[in-house]
Amino acid sequence: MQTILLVDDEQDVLDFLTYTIQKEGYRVFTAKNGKEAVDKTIELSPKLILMDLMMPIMDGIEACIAIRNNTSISQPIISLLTSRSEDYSQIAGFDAGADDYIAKPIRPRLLLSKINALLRRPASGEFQVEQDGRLLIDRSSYLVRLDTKKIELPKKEFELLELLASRPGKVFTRDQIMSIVWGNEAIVGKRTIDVHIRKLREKLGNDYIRTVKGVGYTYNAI
Amino acid sequence: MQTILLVDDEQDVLDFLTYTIQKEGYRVFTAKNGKEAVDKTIELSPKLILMDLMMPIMDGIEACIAIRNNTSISQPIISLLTSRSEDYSQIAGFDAGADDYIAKPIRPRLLLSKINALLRRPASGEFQVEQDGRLLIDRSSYLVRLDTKKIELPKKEFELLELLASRPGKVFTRDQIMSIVWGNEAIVGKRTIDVHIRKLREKLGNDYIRTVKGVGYTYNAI
DNA sequence: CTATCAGTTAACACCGAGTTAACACAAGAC
DNA sequence: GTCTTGTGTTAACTCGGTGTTAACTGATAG
Repeated sequence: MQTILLVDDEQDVLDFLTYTIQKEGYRVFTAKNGKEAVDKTIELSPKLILMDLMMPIMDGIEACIAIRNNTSISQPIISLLTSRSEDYSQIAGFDAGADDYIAKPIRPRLLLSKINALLRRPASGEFQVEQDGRLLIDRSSYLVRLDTKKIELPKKEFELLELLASRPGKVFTRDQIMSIVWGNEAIVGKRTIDVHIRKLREKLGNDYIRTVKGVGYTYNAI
Repeated sequence: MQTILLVDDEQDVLDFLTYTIQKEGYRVFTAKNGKEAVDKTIELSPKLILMDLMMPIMDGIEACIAIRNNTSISQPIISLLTSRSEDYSQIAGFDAGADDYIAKPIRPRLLLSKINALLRRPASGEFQVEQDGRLLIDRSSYLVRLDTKKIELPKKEFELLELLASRPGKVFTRDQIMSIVWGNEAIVGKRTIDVHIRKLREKLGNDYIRTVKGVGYTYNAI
């Protein structure tokens, strides 16, 4: 059973979220401001923190920084709750070391799925990295390192590489690639995937992506 | 009549999909969360599971893992449904052993064609590797290894070998081979199968595929 | 002996993938 | 604001391999 810490200054919100999340089978604790949040984090070592941005005494950003700077704490996943308008502060949130943000008002189902997704990914504020052989993929910064050379990839190219590299050796069909990277709605020409593959090969070298004719593409762990 | 298990926590979605898929002539069962999905999979042995990613109690990924880890279940084909908008938890899906991934929203007709395509293939395999003697067939990477030598086969040749090797010793008639590998619609000449068999024998050696005159071909486990 | 079924070979049509250039469009710079 | 840059996509063309056919050869059973 995983521990989640909820932080918000409104009791109503806390009650509602506690009810929703407990029903899913998590252990829930609460705090009413940033200061309390830091204390309870030290005390309880939660796996995940859902924290409002605007709070008295110490706001979400400050608490986030405080937690990230305290190396003796086992680092939780931190997700900030923001109201839709204040998108400006989201950026500050990531700078402070937050992993994710969730816009309020929150729909329970969406919240739960986000929580499940967040808890599935490896803890700590650091990003998920995929490495094999000489290629290193950094999801959080859209960066790829080949040996020691940094490569910046545009979004689509990155997503394509990310997909292929997620299961080295597995062949993804064009259909699968299309629905995952582009989605079903998007209607794009048949050559679009090829062109993106080509750009990747241009930047990475030809050895990484193998074509399986009539089937699809696969990432080659060298 | 093939059995399909639908898993989603929204009744609306279940109703709609059930209607759509039943009309096409499949037997449809439903479940409302991952836990139920696992139970019903054990109970009903569906050929295919279409499962939402985000669900209360047990989400699609967990259910997928649970099903794959239970070796006593006859392994179904698993396809995950999720809205493409955000998170790349889709990748976790492939790691969990899902065979395919279908992005929502999806048009009924497209869904049906995907279902038909999935059901045409022999049941799952992500991890399923066929080995006997010195020959190893890897469905997920479309690769065949003979001893340690990698052999890349074109699509049709691979599918033909895959079919024969799926039931070593069983004799497949020409008609069966034709309808499974080529599909019922395709009308091809009588020598086509022979030629493909020949190419396989050329690449693998003559010992693996045995001709049963007047009947068909069989794969010889040496 | 002959009809039938399978093996073999070469030739070939076509489709799928590679490649390149050009374009629309958005984001960012100034 | 305008200009620049870069991304994502399309279009047109090339290329090669795959899948198929045809025609011939070989094997086997009745």
